[in-house]
Amino acid sequence: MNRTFTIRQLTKEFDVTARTLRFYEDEGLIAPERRGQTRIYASRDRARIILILRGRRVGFSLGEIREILDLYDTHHDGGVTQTLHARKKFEEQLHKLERQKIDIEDSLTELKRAITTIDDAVAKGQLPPQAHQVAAE
Amino acid sequence: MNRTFTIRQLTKEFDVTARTLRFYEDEGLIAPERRGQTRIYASRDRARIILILRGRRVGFSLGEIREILDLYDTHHDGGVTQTLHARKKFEEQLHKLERQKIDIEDSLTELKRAITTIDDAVAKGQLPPQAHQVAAE
DNA sequence: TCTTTGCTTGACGTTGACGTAAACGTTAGG
DNA sequence: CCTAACGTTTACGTCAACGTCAAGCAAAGA
Repeated sequence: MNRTFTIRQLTKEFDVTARTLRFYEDEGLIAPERRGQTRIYASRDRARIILILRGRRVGFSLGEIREILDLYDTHHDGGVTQTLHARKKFEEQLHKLERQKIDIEDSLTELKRAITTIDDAVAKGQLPPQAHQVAAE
Repeated sequence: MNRTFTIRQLTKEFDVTARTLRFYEDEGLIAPERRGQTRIYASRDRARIILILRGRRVGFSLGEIREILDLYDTHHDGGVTQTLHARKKFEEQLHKLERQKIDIEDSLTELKRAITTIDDAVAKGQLPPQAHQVAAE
């Protein structure tokens, strides 16, 4: 199908501003074609945007994300050395994410503990009565 | 045991700078006692630092972290309304982290796929010969 | 006493990731 | 033909989360 997209479509789909997409272009993360002046995004660009945004959500900097995207680009046409270097980098990211996953799981159990603690207190009515409205209303 | 700690000990234990701990204090995230001028951290402060640093690693802003810490503080002595508000906030954080966990898991499978792709290519020798050194060295 | 070492408080600098505003071209509808 | 609505570039602004001095106190050892 290899569709194309306008900047407007992508901003709506991913809930980012046009400024953000242009900024990513300036930073070399995407490289949409041009019809005259206006940007025209291909499926490839869209796929990269998905990776970028997810990368951000999991805490990668744009610099790290660019590195990853470059790796995807170059480990196909690169020589053995390039490719093995890419492999190493991928594994580094992998370990970083695995550590992060543990942090998240720890946080999740702690939050759940806090919530059940609250629920127990509420159930047993172990809470001071709520302060009333201050005065004249 | 309710130990106490110096700023130096904590910087070493958690690999942060003293500047960072003082900054967190300025932001109201911790409130160590003073012996004269110098800060003297209690176990409570240390526990909060652990939460702060983990919060950072999973992508919370200091503002969000302060909110969470406040919730831990106030859902004990607060009235019913306060406490239920805290519960709601905790659940929000919970959902945010669960979404993030999914992002991380997606990223992990993608990274693993990339790595096995590389390994397959290497195993089958489907790689162009490595470019040689440029010229005079 | 002198010096070193550690702690302190400002105050300004920095970096990343955009926001915002100005000033202008382009295309579709009324 | 006019005007909206959308697009563009360029440039400066901003906010968070610290880093980096500068300048000083305070206890401890030589």
